Amino acid sequence: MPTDAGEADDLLAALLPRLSQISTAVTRGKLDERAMAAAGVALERPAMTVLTVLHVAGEPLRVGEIATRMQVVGPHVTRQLNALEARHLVQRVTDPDDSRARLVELTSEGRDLATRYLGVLFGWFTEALADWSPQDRRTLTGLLARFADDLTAHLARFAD
Amino acid sequence: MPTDAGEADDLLAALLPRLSQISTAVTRGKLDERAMAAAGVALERPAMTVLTVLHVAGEPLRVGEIATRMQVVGPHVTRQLNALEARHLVQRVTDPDDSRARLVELTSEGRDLATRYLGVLFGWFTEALADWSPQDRRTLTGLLARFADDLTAHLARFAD
DNA sequence: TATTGTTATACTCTATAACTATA
DNA sequence: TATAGTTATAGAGTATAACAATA
Repeated sequence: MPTDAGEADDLLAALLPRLSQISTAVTRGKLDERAMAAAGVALERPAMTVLTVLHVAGEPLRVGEIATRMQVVGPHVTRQLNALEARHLVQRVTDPDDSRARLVELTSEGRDLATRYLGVLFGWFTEALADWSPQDRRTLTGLLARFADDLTAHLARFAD
Repeated sequence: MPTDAGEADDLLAALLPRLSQISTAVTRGKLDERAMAAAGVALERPAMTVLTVLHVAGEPLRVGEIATRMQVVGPHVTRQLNALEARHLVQRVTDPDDSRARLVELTSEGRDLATRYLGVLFGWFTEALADWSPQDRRTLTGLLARFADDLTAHLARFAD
């Protein structure tokens, strides 16, 4: 009997709406906007993303590398950088190893801002998980990591 | 010592990138576009979403209800419906209970199309989880459901 | 000639404002 | 006068195309 397949389907049918729910809670709840407000930041969201990428990287990155990590296209990053540099949150310097390229680095002001923003976001997730046992937290993190990897690997066949 | 807090932070720090990874794999991998192509559908993505919402609902819905479920605003849905109705994928009929409102229902063609589309998407996720034990699937689904609910509840305080 | 980045432009998605019809 | 929906318009986000500079 196809019990296993049926059960797997049911579980999957339950899984997808949950992913959608999380995505909705974050995207439509405008978490990033609210976190920016809470951190006292007035910036467009993609610009904040650039700052976040640089902060997480912990080192200066090339324009193309930022675009890759943001999964967007070069010109989009350039536009954000123009705004960010005008506000002294990042700085573009020519890459000493290749003068075609530019290295983008956070200014101290940019770093502070990113730290505040991420701190707020982080705090909210921490609070949401406050009642969880360490064991459950570990299990969720582990399974979610595996799921993310399996999904990424499986969908990689679509790469052009 | 703050061992627990530190560990929780580490786990959280691991969790957020994973959510981001999944979101990226789906959004930027253009899963919906590819699923539409695979299902032989040529439709704008928001229009496909309308079809999906109606398919999942399993019954005709009012325009406002579709907007709520899509988490968008009324006029956006109207625009999609105009296109969908012109292609005979949905049909608008006046609500017999309130002639201000209209009930939107799938045509048989619209239903077939949504079925094909969802079947493709579903198949991809199923394949990605093919190697998982039923136990792990169950655990992930359960914890993810709890996480989604806790997050939603926690962020609900932002509701205006 | 290939690559890095920039400028200019266009397209997709979604929101706000103003309006119509019915309750 | 409140509500359901529509039309018209505007804005945010990202892409494509054409170009400049360096490798």
